[in-house]
Amino acid sequence: MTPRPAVPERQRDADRTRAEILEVAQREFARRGYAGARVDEIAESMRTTKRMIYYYFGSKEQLYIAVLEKAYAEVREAERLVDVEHLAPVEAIRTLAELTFDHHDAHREFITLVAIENIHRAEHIRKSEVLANLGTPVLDLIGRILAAGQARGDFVTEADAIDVHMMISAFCVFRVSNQHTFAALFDRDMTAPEHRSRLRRMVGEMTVAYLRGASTPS
Amino acid sequence: MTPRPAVPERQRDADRTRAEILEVAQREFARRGYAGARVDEIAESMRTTKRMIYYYFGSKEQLYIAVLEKAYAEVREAERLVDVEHLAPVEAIRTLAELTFDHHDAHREFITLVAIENIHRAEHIRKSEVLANLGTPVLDLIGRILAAGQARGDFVTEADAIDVHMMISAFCVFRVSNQHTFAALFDRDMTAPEHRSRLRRMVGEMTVAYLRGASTPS
DNA sequence: CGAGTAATTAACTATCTAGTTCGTAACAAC
DNA sequence: GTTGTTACGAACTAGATAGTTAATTACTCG
Repeated sequence: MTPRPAVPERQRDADRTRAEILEVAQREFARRGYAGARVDEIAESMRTTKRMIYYYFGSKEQLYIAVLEKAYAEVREAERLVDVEHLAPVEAIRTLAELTFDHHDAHREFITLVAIENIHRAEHIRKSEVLANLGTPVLDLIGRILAAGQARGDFVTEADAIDVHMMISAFCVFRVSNQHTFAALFDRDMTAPEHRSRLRRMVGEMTVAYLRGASTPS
Repeated sequence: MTPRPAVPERQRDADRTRAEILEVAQREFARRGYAGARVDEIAESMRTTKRMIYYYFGSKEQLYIAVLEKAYAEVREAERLVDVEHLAPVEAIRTLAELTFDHHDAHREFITLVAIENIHRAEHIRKSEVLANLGTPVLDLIGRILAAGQARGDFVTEADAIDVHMMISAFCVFRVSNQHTFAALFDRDMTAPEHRSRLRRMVGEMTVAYLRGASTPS
């Protein structure tokens, strides 16, 4: 039935075990928060023992930091692939906003990890050398789009790249990170399929409208 | 030196003790998260014992729910005082956005509590009857502003009140709730005084610009 | 094939933590 | 004062939890 592969499945496989721990740990941390996550629980949700977690990561905290590092690395990789340089400024910034929306929509667990990290005042991120130097290239991109748009006269509002990034992120992150309390208070699940495309268009419109400016009356 | 007051300070004062527990608990929960907060720690940070926490609140979870209820009640009270009805639609919505900004700026601990509650998928809010029926009147207000603005032709974009509220909240909440990771990545503290007034103007501009619309090119 | 190393397991421990027990002291009503 | 009730405190407990110890098994390489 199951033919033995040429290279037999190894019974002991450091890489695989390490990767599996990270995967399960990410889910557990995102589900319960840092303090709420249980090392025993992580171990039981897979085919290894708690000892392995300490063997590979040393402590609960170091495991958590490793989870953060991996999650941020994936996001960074996705950001690297964004290409809107060939578009006109208005469409470039709109597309960037919509791609950010898609990206956050597809990585909800990551958003939760970030929220957890904020509750702990980013103390773990600060402990990680990998993450501390994560100067995101998205700022350069936005900076170039803004400069081009202002040069062409498409953008009237004088905006700062970090501010614009914040505006877009706020919308996309909030929709995911605050979905539960928002639903409890307003009876609307912002992450439900029926709201998705409308909100996606909205973040693009919002950004473009803000940059076009001309919203200030005499 | 210290004259005895006509009504002497009571050595035992249920209301005062209860209130103090709630106060200290809010700080502790906001600081460490639900699971991270320690009942012993809460007790030690004040002039009463752990026994009283269980005497008045029954369990850690019920204490946490009571903290949430009090925090939401305060916010609701503040919202009740907002009066922008006498303003023209454009200025009304701008002012509402800026007041929301001020409000979130002044209640950062509340924002953290909401973030914590979202990590736990709002399970505690759902357990509270007080909070479940917190249909916020802010939606009515926004609805009236939008209708008036559209009737006068000031607002071109056809927007939904919940969506607009979400847009404003996203900006104001994100600035506070994600301040630490944002600062770690972009080296900018969004909550620092030097960014405050600029961002405050920004949320107003953004909202007005979006509603004015006319941002879609031919 | 034999020795050394990397990966893995099961059982253990010290500590921490939510929740309790039981007794007592202040207050109010009469 | 006496009595009943509300508010309070110190010490305790049962279970959970991060982290360890030490033995064992698979794999590698000469």
